[in-house]
Amino acid sequence: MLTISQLKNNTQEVIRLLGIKNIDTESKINEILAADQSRKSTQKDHNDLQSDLNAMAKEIGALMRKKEIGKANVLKVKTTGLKEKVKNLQEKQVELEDRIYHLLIELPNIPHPSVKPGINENDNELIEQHGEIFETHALPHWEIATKAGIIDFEAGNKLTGSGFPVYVGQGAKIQRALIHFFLDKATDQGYTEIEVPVIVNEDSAFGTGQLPDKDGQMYFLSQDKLYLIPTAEVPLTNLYRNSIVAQNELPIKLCGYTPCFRREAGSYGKDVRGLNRLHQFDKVEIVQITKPENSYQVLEEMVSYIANLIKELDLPFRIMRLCGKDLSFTAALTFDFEVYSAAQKRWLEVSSVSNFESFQSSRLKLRYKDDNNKNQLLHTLNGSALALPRILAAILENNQDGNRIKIPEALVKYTGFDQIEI
RNA sequence: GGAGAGAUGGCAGAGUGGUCGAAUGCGGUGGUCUUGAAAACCAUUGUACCGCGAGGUACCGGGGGUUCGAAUCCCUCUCUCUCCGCCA
Repeated sequence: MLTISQLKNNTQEVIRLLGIKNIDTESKINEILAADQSRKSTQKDHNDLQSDLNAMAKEIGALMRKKEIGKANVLKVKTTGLKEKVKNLQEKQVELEDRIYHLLIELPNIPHPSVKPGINENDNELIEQHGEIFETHALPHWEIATKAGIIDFEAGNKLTGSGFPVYVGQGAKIQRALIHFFLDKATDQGYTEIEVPVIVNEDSAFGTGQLPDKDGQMYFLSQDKLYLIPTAEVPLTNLYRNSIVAQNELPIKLCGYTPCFRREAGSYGKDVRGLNRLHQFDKVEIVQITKPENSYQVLEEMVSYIANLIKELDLPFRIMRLCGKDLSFTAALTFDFEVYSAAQKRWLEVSSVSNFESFQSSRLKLRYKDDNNKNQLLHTLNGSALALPRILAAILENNQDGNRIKIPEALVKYTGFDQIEI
């Protein structure tokens, strides 16, 4: 969440930048600042009175020890009225803090200055494009995969419902190969591989900003009040919830493979055909925690890391900078990676890399000690590296060659085969 | 699922109504000593908010209560551990 000092120091600029996300926050921010003023004065009154009360309690204690019960009793009577006042002030203070907090967590992150306004995803800005896009009579991946017998969509329907495919034989192996390949690459790049729970508690879901914003998008286990993770970002980043890390531990670089679970309520049509949009899918995620002054350089690094990953798989792709409207609640700047899917003739998002600046760390209370030994919020970043289903879809659609599908060379040592016969 | 025990500072671990933001040990930081290091010794070492500052307030798992005063007593919730049962 944003901090009061962010709002106070730059009120007009913050309002303007949030406008780029296409929301008007002026009245809300003014309300927060006014409530904070009143909180401060309430707190001062409250603290002063409490201080008086504490002093009297001490005095009573001293009198009791000297057995001057009479004097003590006189003082006791005097505290009664004060106690009432303190209680009222305390209640008022808590009420104000509560109100400020609830207003604050409803504000999305401030977009980076490079973010353009835009109305929808068509306004996302093309940054780079790689690889060749060619005309082809390739079959869409759901047809070719079914024909080759490597994905059984029907079986998934039977077991669970739509959006839960079953991978068979070479299909299952290619999944495992991709996970292995992505983890090896990330490890080579200095990310520490972590295996985490795929079910998290409410605090964790709140820490990275999924709650309260995306409540309905997560699977919820009501018996235990736990959430299935929509991305490894949640457990990986929450490892550092409520901590103060030493400077020499920075930057923190983590990666992890997890299945991801998303309800995808409201999705329909061609968007959800085949592997395009699933309720359960596999993903390797990379996470970095950095000092504020380094985070944008780190974002660049992560972008080029992911670009190289897709290049190694020989897939045509492009990098988009999200416009304000398309930017998530929590992100300050996001680059999406989209691979071209030859048969569907469309771009499929396979990765999203974001800098959250201090938006997550303020919720997470994730800090470090700066050179002056003061605690400062860190910056958090993460990116998919990569999400499997659409990568597989693109491989199946782009690499069709007669009655076989060619496995990208970099993957062969992981799959153990270099083609899938149809 | 049944029975019991517990939750205190980075860690370990005292503390059962006032002098406790909290002993002690370990760890961390700074220093003395040393050619350097170790050891030893000395000092320092939690977080958040309010205040220009002096300083103040809160926090001993969370919430509520009793009391002039709560880490300490009461209620409640959560979590952890041990034993039994079940089990990859």
